[in-house]
Amino acid sequence: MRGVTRSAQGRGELTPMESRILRAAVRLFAEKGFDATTVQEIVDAAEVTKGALYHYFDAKDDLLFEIYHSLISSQMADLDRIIALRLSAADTVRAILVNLVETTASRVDEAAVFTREMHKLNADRMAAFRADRRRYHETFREVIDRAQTAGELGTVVPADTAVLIALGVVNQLPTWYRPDGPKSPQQLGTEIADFVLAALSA
Amino acid sequence: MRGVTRSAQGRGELTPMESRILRAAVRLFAEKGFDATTVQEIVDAAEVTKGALYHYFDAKDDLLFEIYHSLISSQMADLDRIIALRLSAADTVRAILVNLVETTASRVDEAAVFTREMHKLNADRMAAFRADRRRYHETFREVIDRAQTAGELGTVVPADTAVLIALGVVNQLPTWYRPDGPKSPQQLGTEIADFVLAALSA
DNA sequence: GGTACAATACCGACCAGTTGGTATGCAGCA
DNA sequence: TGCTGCATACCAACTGGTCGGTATTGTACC
Repeated sequence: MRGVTRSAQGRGELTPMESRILRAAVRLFAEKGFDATTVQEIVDAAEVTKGALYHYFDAKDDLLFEIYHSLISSQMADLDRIIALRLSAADTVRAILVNLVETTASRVDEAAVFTREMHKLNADRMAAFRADRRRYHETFREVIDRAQTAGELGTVVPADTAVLIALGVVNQLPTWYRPDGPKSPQQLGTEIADFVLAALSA
Repeated sequence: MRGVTRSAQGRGELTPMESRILRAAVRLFAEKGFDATTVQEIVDAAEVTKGALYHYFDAKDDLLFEIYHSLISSQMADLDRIIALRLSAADTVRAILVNLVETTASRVDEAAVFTREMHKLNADRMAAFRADRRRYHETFREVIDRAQTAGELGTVVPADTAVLIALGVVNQLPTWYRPDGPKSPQQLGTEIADFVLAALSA
C-alpha cells in the first residue's frame, strides 16, 4: 500500500475519525505551515491519540495529500460541470472564476495549505498533480482561445497568459482574503470575473 | 543586539561571507522550504562551516529576514523612483508592473521564498513588513483612484480590488515563471501590464 | 622593523530537546 | 477466539545552536 493513503481508496468516504483528524491538520497547517506543525499538535487539536492517527494514515505526508486530493477533485468536478453547461465563452469564464473564488473562500485553509506546501508532494503525487493542473489550464485556455478565434473576445492578451493571470489571482486569494472582510466571496468573484473579462474584451 | 541581524545594520553592506551564505540559503529555501532546510545543508552548500554562519548571523531566522529585507527595500525604492517620474496614471501603472515582473523574474528564488515563508516572520518583523506592504498598496491604489476620478481610467473594477489582483499576479509569478520559458521577463511584464490596463480601461 | 598584545574571523565536536514513527497491549464486538 | 480500533510507552535520528579553542590580521610601543 505504499504511496497511497489508506483512506484515499474510496473517494469521499472518509470515516468520522479521518475527517476529524484532517480538519485539525488543515487548520494547523494553514496557521503554522506543514513542517512547523507537529504530529502531536495535530492529535491534541483533534483530541485523539497518535495511535489513532497512525492507524488511519501511514505518514504525516498522507495528511497533506488527502487535503490536496479532496480540494483538487472538487475543483476538477466543478470545472467539468461548468463546461458541460455549454455557456457562451464569456459566461463560461465568468462561471469558472466565480466558482473558483467561492470554493477557495469557503475552504481558505485548504487552499492556503495547498499553494504554500504543494512542492512537498513526492515525485509520483507531484506528477499526478501536474497532470490535473495541466488539464485545468488547457480546458480554460481552450475556452478563451476559441472565443478569441471567433471574435467573441479580444486578442490583446494571449490566451495562455490570460489563464496564468486569472488562476494566479485565485491562487493568491488565500493570502489576503478574510472571511470577515468587507466583501462577500460572491462579490469578490464577480469583481475578479469583471476584471478578467474586461481585460479579455480588449 | 536582540531581534536584529548583525549584518542588517549597514544596508547593502554585506560581507562576501554573508552574501555567500545567503546565496546558498536562498537557493535551498526556494527548493525545499525554510523548515525543511538544515543549517548544515546551508553551510555545506556555501562551503563554509557552521561556526562561520553563526559568527555572522544570530539565528537561522535571520537568514530569512535578510532575504526579505533586501527584496523589499529594493522594491520600495523602485516604487518611489517610478512615482517620482510623475508619469500619467496609465504609464505609472505600466511602469510599476513591468518593473515588478522584471525584478521578480531576476530574483525568482528570493521572491518564491518570500511568498511562501513570510508568515514565519516574528511579530515585530511581521508588523514592519505589513507597514511596508500597506504603503506599497496605498501608493498603487491612489494612482488608480485618482485616474478613475479624473476619468482617465474606467470604474468597472474598484481600485482596491484592482491592486489586489495586480499584485496577486506578481506574487504568484514565481510559481510558474521559468527563466528558460518561451517568454522573456520583459515580454511577460508587458503582457501583464496590458492585461491590467485593458481591464482598468473599461 | 620587530615584538607584545588584542581583536576579529572562523572551526567543528558536542548537546539537549524534539520529531516522526513503531511495538505492544488491551477492550469490545463478532 | 480472533479481529478491529484504538491507547501508551518508547526509540533512533536529527536539529538548531553553543562553546572552547585556534588562526589571522591589526595596532601600539620600543
